[in-house]
Amino acid sequence: MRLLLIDGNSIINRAFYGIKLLSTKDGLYTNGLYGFMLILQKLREELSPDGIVAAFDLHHPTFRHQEFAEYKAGRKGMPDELRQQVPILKELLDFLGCHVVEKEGYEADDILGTISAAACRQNAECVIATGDRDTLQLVNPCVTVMLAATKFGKAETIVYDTAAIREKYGLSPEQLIDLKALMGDQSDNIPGVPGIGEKTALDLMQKYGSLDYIYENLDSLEIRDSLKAKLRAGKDSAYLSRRLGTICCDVPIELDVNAYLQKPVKRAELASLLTRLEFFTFIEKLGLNTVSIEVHETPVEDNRVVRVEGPKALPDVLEFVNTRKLMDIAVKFGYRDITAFAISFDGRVAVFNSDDEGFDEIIDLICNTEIKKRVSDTKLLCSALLLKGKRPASIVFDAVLAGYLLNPLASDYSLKRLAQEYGVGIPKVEGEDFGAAVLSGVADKLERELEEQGQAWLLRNVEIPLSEVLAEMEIHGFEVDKQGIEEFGRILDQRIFDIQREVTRQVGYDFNLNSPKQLGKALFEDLGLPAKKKTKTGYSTNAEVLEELRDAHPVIEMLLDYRTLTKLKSTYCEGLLKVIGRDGRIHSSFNQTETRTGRISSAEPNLQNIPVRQELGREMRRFFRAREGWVLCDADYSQIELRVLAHMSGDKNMIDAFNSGADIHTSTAAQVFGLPEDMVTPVMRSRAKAVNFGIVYGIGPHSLSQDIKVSYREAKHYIDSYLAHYSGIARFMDEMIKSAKEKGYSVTMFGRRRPLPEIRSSNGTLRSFGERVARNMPIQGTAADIIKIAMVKVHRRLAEEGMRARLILQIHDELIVEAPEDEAEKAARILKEEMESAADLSVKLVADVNVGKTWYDAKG
DNA sequence: AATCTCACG
DNA sequence: ACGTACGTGAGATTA
Repeated sequence: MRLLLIDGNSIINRAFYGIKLLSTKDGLYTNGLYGFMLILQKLREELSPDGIVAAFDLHHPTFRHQEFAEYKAGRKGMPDELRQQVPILKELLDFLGCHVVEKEGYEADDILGTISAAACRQNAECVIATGDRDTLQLVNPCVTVMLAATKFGKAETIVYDTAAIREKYGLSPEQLIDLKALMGDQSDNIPGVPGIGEKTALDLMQKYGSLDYIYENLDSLEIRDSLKAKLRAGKDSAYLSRRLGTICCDVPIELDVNAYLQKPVKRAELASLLTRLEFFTFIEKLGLNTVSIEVHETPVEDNRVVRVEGPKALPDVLEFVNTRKLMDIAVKFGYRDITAFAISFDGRVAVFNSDDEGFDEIIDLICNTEIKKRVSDTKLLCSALLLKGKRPASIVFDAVLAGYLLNPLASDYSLKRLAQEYGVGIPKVEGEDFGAAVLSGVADKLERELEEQGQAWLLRNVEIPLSEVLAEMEIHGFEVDKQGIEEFGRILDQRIFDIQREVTRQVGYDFNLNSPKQLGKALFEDLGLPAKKKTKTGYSTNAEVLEELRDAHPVIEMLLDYRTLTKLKSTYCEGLLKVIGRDGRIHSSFNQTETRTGRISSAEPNLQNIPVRQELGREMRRFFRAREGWVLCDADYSQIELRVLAHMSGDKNMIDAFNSGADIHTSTAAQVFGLPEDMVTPVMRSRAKAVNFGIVYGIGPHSLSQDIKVSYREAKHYIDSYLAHYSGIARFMDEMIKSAKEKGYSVTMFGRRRPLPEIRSSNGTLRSFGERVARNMPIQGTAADIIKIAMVKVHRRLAEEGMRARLILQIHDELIVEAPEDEAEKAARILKEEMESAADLSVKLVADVNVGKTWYDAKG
């Protein structure tokens, strides 16, 4: 028989600090609980105990021992974010069939000590899980301790039995009590003997064996007189420390081990709690998916879905669809093809495989009727249909996009997950296809939520139509000059090789320049250069650090060049060459549910970070070109984020600045420095520009001073003076923080939300991060909304005008259209018109368009 | 898998 | 005393 004893306070503490702050939709923190569950799962698998006991500290307001009260007072209380998780943990453990034991006036380890001692007497084996080293004193032949430790920032468990303790300390477990009585413990406020540290204490214990022996024979011990004097003076403190450090093993609690055997799991309660905590992976791991969850839309009994097959299927579907004008469609995909549709209607599901009768009729319904369709991944559906030369019509709901709008912080928008998260009953389906059956429930629920949150418009008019645009962009791709890239790579290679050789010569030995570790050693140890900054694993060698060392040694300049060249070579030459399709074009994936602000992202490859800022890198853009006989039209918004800021804040000064048509950074410089615009110098303009950018990011004086390399004081002065002149912006920023704090989320002009649990944190660093995000998200997010709207408008116009020109890329504030030469002028005009009219702001939206054969040429 | 570095808006 | 700008994706090294 084996019991697992857990120090609940200690383990949830470890879990809390080891896992980044998590919270549920309604702001309940869960990271400690989550970590605890992970640890518990692991322990269970490793040990398969017959029973689990979790002990918790419980102090009575009046302590029995005065000394105990004093000692307790020195400890820091737990933060609120953790405190609120403890009662839930106890509930959770109870549902899991574990025993929660606590006793007034005792700490968790007293309970563990008492139970483990009792268990030993009854010949049961105990494993104690804790993060507290003190517990090691409880080890004996039938008790082992699994100590959760952090080594180099990583979680680690060390198993201690008697032999392991002997090996580490050269002492028996009981002797550890005396050891601590001598050396004390800062964190526990145990004084020990003043002047005696770990080294001396260990030495004394190994030589003499016990505190009693030391004090009984103090005069005859062979130690220095000064040490004897310290011991003599600290005698009372030592014995007090021993009392404090001894775990109590006679707490008045249940002592029969059989009482601690595993209880039955309370499945329903457990499932409901785990749902509330949004711990969906655990629900699955514990096999709880099948039980009814409290928040059912419909009772489980009514949740059976009948599968319709055979010749009746199509007529049944048609009848429903034509009367209700609504069609819920789940799509099954093969490699890039649709292999089946499942239509949910009236509590029934009909499945049409690609070779079934009715499959083509379904496609016809999807593409050629006004029937409203609710689906789950519009972009994927569009891609598959576009390859057949078709496109869907009248999609009114998309579960993935709805899930993203409701919570852009999530990472999984599968139907299964959405059903769990939003408490939609999971229907029982006879066949394998449950997608369609869940879709109807999820759609009903999420449509309502979006409506309540004012995000329905975004879904219908922005995200869903955008999905189709993105699908087309992915299929269309961007032609590249393969030979050109290869040749460029060879030139880079030559230069990289030369630098490598020269650096080896200068440093005196060969090493891997790509390894920050080896480079750090070479620069800061072997060359003796001053190390400015450190990362958590060693010296920092980033460009900022190297830049400061530029004059200190000739290799620095070479290293900076090396970094630039290898980045171009590996990420851009090799990386891009790898993904050129058989059609000579690069087909990036545009992710619509990735970012927390509403931007889209580009991956495999990322075409949103092709070099432009430095000339050599910019050359890469010559390899991105229009196909034969076509050109690229590149349009980018001028200062869209600052214009959005001007509009949203309503700041009169900034609105006037934009409407006067002046250069905004010059105008800002004039405001901040109190000069007429024609007296603003280039340095002043560039500083004003940095402040303008910084304001959008929720800047502080420290980071601004780093960025533009001025003193902290000066940076602070710039910001203060900026906010004084643009007082509307100052008010706006305060309002954004206040509102995010109240509501728990930030919101854009168009209603897009980002939950911000951080902003209510008691952790200062985390909270200020939340505040910066609260200032930034409404601006970045609104700009993202606007360009998405523009994309839909541009796409629509090009189609309406019957043009062959197509959007092929978006880079946050920039759109690229590939157009036949004879359409170029018109495409450029459409781009400008649609982008500038995408939103109605109190400042003009301006888009600058350029046309060229390559991206390099088309980028003004 | 995590870390460091660096490309973009 | 610490850490200090928002949002991404990718490659190389290291553990």
